Amino acid sequence: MFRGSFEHTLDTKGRLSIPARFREVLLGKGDERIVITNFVIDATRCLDVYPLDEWLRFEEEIRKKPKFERRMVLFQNYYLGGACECAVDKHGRILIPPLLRQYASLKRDIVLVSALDKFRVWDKEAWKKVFAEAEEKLMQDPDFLGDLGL
Amino acid sequence: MFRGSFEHTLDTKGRLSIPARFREVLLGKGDERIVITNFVIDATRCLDVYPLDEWLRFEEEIRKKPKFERRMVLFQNYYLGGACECAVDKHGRILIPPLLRQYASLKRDIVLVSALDKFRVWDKEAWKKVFAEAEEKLMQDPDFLGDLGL
DNA sequence: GCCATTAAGTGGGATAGAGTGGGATAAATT
DNA sequence: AATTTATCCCACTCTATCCCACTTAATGGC
Repeated sequence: MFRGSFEHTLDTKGRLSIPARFREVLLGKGDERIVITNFVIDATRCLDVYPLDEWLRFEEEIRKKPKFERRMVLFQNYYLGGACECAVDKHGRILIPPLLRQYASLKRDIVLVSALDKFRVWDKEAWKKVFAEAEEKLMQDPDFLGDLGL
Repeated sequence: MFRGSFEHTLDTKGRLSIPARFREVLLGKGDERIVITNFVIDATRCLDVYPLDEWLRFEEEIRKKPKFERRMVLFQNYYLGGACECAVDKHGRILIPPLLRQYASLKRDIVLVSALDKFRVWDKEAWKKVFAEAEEKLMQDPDFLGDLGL
């Protein structure tokens, strides 16, 4: 399980260090391969990163759904179409493919944010905005937390 | 069950002593690992600290909910995204990750406050303010406790 | 009550490892 | 063949972690 947020930097070659804490999770699976794809929250773009086994599980879920339902086709185009398998290098870095780098407008400062079985990659400024909005909304709707048994 | 409030100090390296009383609770569980994440009460930021087993229970509840439901995504970003697992060192201290330290604007003087199965970490000034406000509301509204069914 | 002993909280040096940057080589593209 | 892109390797910096030492507060026996 991934946990925590980490600020890292994308170097000029487009490489990004996976936080050591996240890499431990991958090592635990015995397979360091990951799948990266595009995602968007609150009209702000980011990247979703899955360990390979989680991604395969997710693909299986998709496979069970009706193939030609319109919204499913759209979703598959978007989410599956952007997916790219990457290997982690010896120093624990991945090379973010140029298209995905552009998509999420990743500049130098990056934030990696855990989300249970996967994690997300954000441009720092974009993340600050999304985080602030989430904090704001949750403060205004305290019952939401109550519903979860908090 | 955690009980009581304790004033401690954050050293220059960002380390914070867990009160011995709190550590006894963790020892009782046979696992000293904890999870820290961001939280906010009355527009004032603090940190939530869970024993690992309590946190895992909480994660399981979250996992049962629909992954891509809007409010759930916001909540995951905010509360799960900030969550970081920390080990308690030999002298009963934890290293508060820089991002969380910033988030709760922790300076030197810290207050650790029990909250049943978890506890909270506040900057001292922030805590004084939140505490005073809570007291104020209780004084102004004598039915407050009655309305809660207590 | 008073002193001795232990434990709790704090501070700082040393070390190993994480994160980052850049050059060199290999692979792919044109 | 030439240019670009990815991979491998080495080097530097910074921080988390480990270890030891000091201070103060709590505990126990006389």
